[in-house]
Amino acid sequence: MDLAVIEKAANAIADKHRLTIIMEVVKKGKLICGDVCEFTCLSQPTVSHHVKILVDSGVLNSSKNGRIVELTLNKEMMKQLSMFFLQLS
Amino acid sequence: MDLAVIEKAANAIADKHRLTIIMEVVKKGKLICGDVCEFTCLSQPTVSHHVKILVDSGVLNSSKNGRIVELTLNKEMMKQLSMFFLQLS
DNA sequence: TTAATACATTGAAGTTTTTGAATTTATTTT
DNA sequence: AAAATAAATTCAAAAACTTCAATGTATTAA
Repeated sequence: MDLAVIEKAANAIADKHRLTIIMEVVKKGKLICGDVCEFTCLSQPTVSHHVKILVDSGVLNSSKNGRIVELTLNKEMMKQLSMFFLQLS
Repeated sequence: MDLAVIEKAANAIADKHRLTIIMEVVKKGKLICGDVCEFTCLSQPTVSHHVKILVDSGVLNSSKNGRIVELTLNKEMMKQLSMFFLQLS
């Protein structure tokens, strides 16, 4: 269990807006970047910034279809996080 | 599952030094505040600041014996975190 | 009761993060 | 090819975080 991975994932999760994005991805199954602007009331560059952090940390997966970026949850990372905290409990 | 709790705990964990403190508590079972200065190479006020974040977030428990503060892991919080990520995976 | 010890608080400097306007890049539509 | 669309990048301002010296508080030891 790499602590740097945990730290980076925790950092990605440790933000109100990013947690909102995560939960919306969970709720909808997948999400288009542009939709995030609406339900977060954040500008497009700000959303792009937060999405980058979420994807770089491995919390979300992204795939580009033409000019549209689709976001999904990285369940493998969720499993890793769950296991990490389970070991500590 | 309160998202504010998750956010605060994630924030506490999302720091190199604080993660080091957590892992040392896990390793030793319990830890005295003063010891943290040594293995983190941080000043006493800085350690006090980080410990406060860890305790306020519910990641660590603290109990005062005289003038010594003892830190232990809040396993209940670890369980909550584990469950949260398990639900998402 | 004076000195020493363990930790908390204050305040200030430096660093990082968040934010969005303006712009750029890439792709699709007309 | 020109216009429109989706997202990334750049840049600068504001907010938040980290850090520690100095100081304060509470407790124990001498």
